[in-house]
Amino acid sequence: MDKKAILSRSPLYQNADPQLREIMENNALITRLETGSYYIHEGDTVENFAIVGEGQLRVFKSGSTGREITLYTVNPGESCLLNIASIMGGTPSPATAQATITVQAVLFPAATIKHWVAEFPAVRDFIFGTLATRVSAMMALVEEVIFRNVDRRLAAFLVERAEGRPGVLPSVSMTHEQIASELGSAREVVSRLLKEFERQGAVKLRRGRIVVVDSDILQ
Amino acid sequence: MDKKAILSRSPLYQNADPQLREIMENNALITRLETGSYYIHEGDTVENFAIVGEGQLRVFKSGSTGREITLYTVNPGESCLLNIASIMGGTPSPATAQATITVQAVLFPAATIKHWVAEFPAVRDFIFGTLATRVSAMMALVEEVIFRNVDRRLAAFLVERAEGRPGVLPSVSMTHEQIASELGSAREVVSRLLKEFERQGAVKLRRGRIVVVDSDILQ
DNA sequence: GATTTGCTGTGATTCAAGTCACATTCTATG
DNA sequence: CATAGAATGTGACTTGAATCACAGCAAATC
Repeated sequence: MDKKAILSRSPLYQNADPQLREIMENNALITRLETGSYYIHEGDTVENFAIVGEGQLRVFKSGSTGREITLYTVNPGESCLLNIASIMGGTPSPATAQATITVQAVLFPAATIKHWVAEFPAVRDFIFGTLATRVSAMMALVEEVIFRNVDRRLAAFLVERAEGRPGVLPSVSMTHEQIASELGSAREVVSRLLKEFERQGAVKLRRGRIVVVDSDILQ
Repeated sequence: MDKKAILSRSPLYQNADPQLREIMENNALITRLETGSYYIHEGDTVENFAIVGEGQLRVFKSGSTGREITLYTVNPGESCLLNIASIMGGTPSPATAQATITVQAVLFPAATIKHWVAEFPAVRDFIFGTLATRVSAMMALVEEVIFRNVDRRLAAFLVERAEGRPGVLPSVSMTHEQIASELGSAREVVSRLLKEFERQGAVKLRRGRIVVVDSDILQ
């Protein structure tokens, strides 16, 4: 993928006027992150703003015992603003970002983006919107974690993440381990609950994949 | 307190140039919220931007069983941007805000603020900064809730919230019930842990107040 | 096809914390 | 001072989940 192809996936670029588009093209640094490699570690202050064109970034926190919880994921067309938060708040990055699928992205230096925020309404609106959405999502996550049991969170997760083509049952292609990291729980817990869901006829378990048979049972 | 007194407490106003200051003064709607009354309910779309001059707002989520968890508090000089998040994201308010101490504040209509964000760099920077800080704080909260036990969270809470004049031991003036709501736990749990802290000599318990004797023990 | 590596299934155990149910203080207010 | 209403103290019980410890299985690799 070249710069333009990556940029084209972002609503920011899509809504930009020709002038801004050109400027973005001229300032974009293309980059590639292999699966498993890190974009930023918690505590770092990497000063880039990334727009993901392909692949997936997972933003998460790690606990002392090695357990992890995913805060959110960044998909094609979206952008990762960990560093924006970090720059504006004058604090180090509050979390870690890692590629779960090899990522192709463009980067803009923090200073550049900061400048654009002042100059271009489109950039401003975009970053505002993204920040605001994240704030809401984080609040919802806190609520989930405090008030909902793991089984409900797991069920909701499966319904939300299941993907399938027409005619094929939707499924989630992840290992139990990965799902546990997503929810901030332990693998054994997830395995047991999934088995229980299977007994109830809600899902079918395959290696590295959970097929959602009846999303109503999952509620 | 009059408009100007309230505005003067906010960094936004402090950093504003004379022109912006005047505009802010002209557009501010003064308001008062008695202790216990609500500024906004979860799900509402009240379209105001508030700057608190006096008192305190508590922003929280409620669970089905009546338990609550405080997401953050808004103190004098700070502003409540629940609605900003709500407006930019096109979603209803993700949480409830209630006055814990009678609040004096100024309000600006959402449309006005939105307009200012485009026009005045100072407004932009301020809201950006606040949003960014909140995102980080919410992430930290998720981490706490997932990975730390209630006893550690309680200890950290006491250290952070204890206030005292020189020569007097710092203390937190809240009931166990209120603290439980703050942490998203249950009153009995908090009472028991506090008693345990007292046995260890870290705190002294008074009615409606916890005196921090040794913050080192609390770590 | 044999082997190694990574996933998954499950029992047993432990533990933090939520819940229920009262008893026991305080202390503000009449 | 009396007392009602809040706030606090605690025992008993229950439960969701984390942890430990393996055993069985699938699939990729040699």
